[in-house]
Amino acid sequence: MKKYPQKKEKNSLPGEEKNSSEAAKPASFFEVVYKLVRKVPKGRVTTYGAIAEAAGIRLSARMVGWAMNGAGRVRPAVPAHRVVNRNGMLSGKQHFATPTLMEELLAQEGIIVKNDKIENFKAVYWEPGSPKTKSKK
DNA sequence: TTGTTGACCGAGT
DNA sequence: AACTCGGCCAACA
Repeated sequence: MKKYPQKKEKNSLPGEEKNSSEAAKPASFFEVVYKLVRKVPKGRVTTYGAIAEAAGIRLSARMVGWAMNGAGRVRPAVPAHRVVNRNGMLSGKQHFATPTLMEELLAQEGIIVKNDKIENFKAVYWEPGSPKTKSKK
């Protein structure tokens, strides 16, 4: 008998919750994070903090990382390789299928990675919710 | 059940 | 300048 998890937990990470009828309000920032990351244009990168802030959880940027943990199993696939830390370092590359996958993916998009760090990080940095003409800050 | 860790960020020392 | 600590939420032991 399983006495461990008593929660309704089926698979550890969300993103595949049951869609009874409609996602009224999952309230899971995981989905919000996925959506935001998916919005990242090709050849562009963003940071966990930026996503967290866009998701409304600036203080919980760490959770964004956890959310990315399930990004590999969520459909459509989330370009987690476009998400780096504040230093522009590929901190999560170790969590990919292969530690070099992230670099290669970025390289394919024209992003130059040097020593696990993105060159011209500021140039390729993309801010979620900014592509629009909305400049309110 | 409690306690620790975590793909982070920011401030303080 | 480098290191330490706090904070948020969730999953794991």
